Amino acid sequence: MNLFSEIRDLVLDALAQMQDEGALPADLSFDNVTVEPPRDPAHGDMATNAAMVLAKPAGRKPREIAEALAGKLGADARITSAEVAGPGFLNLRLAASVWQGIVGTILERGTDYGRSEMGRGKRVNVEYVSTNPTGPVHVGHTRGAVFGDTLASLLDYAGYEVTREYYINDGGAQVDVLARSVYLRYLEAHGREVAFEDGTYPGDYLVPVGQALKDKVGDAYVGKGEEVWLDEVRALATDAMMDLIREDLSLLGVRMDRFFSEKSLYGTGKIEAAIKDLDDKGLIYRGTLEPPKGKTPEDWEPREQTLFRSTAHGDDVDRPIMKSDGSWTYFAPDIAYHYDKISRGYDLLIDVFGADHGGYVKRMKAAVSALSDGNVPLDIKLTQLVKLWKNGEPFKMSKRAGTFVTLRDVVEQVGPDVTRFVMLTRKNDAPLDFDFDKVLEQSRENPVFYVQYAHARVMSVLRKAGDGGIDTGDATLAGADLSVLAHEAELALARKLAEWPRLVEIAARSNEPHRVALYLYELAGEFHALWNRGNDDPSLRFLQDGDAATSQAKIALARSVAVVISAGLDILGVKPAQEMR
RNA sequence: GCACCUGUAGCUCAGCUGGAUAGAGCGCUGCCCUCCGAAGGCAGAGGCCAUAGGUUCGAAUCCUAUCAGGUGCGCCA
Repeated sequence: MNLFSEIRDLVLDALAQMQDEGALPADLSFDNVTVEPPRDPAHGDMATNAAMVLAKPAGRKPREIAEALAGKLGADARITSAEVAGPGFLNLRLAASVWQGIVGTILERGTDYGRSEMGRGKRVNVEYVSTNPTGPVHVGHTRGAVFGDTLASLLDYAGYEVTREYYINDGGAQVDVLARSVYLRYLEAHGREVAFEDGTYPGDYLVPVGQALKDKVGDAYVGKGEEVWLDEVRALATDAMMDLIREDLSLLGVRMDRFFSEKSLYGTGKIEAAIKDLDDKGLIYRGTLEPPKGKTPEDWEPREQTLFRSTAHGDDVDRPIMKSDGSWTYFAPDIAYHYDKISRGYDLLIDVFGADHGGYVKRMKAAVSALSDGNVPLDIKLTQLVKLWKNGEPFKMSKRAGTFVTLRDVVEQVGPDVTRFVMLTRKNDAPLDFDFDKVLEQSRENPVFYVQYAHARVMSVLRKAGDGGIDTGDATLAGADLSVLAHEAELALARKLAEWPRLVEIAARSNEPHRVALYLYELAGEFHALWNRGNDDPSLRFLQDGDAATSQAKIALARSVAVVISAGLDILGVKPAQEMR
């Protein structure tokens, strides 16, 4: 359904014909031949670089090849002109009926119009959020949550079979700290004075957990050492925190397919099995690391450790997997976790980390490369910081000052739709400004509003048409005589709609969901532009008084814009607006 | 010191994984609503794509070096 790949196939057929006729060598590779929209619309609807790419290997001049190719393509009914331009571009113009046909296709296929077969038969695992289960989801994790969730939806739309996964870090020291914090709240529930020291978590959200513990065990643990209660309190506390986190995520519309517990890797032989796999490959050894140059820690002492030879798979230094007391470092269960993911048969793994974990990327890729013998690619996407603004100034967060901003705080103020969309208006690895005032503003400056407004306008047109007795069912609209959509402004909008399936594939290939948000903004821009033309030129309005047939064709165009916006917003996890208030 | 990310208009950022004369929003300048689709619209000015080399038909995009900012760097996850 991707018009661009259809035309590319047409170009490749023509090239193959030229091979048969001896005009091109038989052993030519066409991999680099592209068909894409030219930056300048004056150059036509599509341009192919075929002649330039093939000139050298074919030993012919680019313009010669282009001329011959133009002759062949001109025979196709869809192509109205094929002109050689510049250094050897072949600029193609497509018949208006092709663009009008796009509208019909959209109305027939609905929001599936942009679905791709690109990922057919491929399974991908997207791991995201994965915050420590020690408290509510912090605003800093919101971007990763939205990014990961949207990426998963995008890949699904592109035909992949997607698993959304959350890795619960419930195996390390921080859940012990959590347990001790809950214990303090438990003592408090029994009327004791407590002090939150040693880095314990003072947040109010643990008060009910302490109370719950009291309700469950009474005063059984009061005055007892932690060897008595730690295990139980830890389990109770992490369960409570995961409930809290799930709740927070659901506020944003984020739902996981699977939660994977780090703890489940301990005492089950899973870590040992993963390390053994590396050991069998000769990648585990005892050794001593060099201190980092230029920044030797004060207390540096050479120490012999069990190391993973990650340098054999692209890392800069080998990494320790075991502490000197014989327990695992945090890296070991991470290796085992990814070993587990690989063994579940995924064709592609994606991890979404915060940018502060950037130093972790190479070793994780090295581990996956080693464990899968280079067969399972791991793509790690880092999400940069979000800077919050309020009343025109940076909004400082501080636990001490009590301005600890959570995901919930943000969502309750601006809503899930705005939160999600805004988080995706920037590339994942670029910092993002989140301005509480601007994201709610109703102006062109605010992309959320701008896109929603476009959709609402279409809905408004449909309502008005319905009031006027015009049938606006998609099936009826698809059957309208679309050839009346002949004005350049209308065709421009149809061309933009034709880009949608291609955009989906590009975004999915590069794992960049923000492209969807940007595309929707552009599409909305084209739509509003056409709408505005209707101010000066009544013949461009969607509703034509007394002419139901023409109205239906124009409504069909508007409706197909709404369909594509809906499809795009659905990927972003945003509900389209029916009307603006 | 090393690694990764970033550097594009006055500001905030896109730039379709190498294409033609590098785009958008805001801001700036000038026009456009007694009424019909102005929670705006049209037009214009504004760029050595951090710098210097290299690869090639062709580079903001790829490679190398340099500069600037951010992040990270052995028993914290």
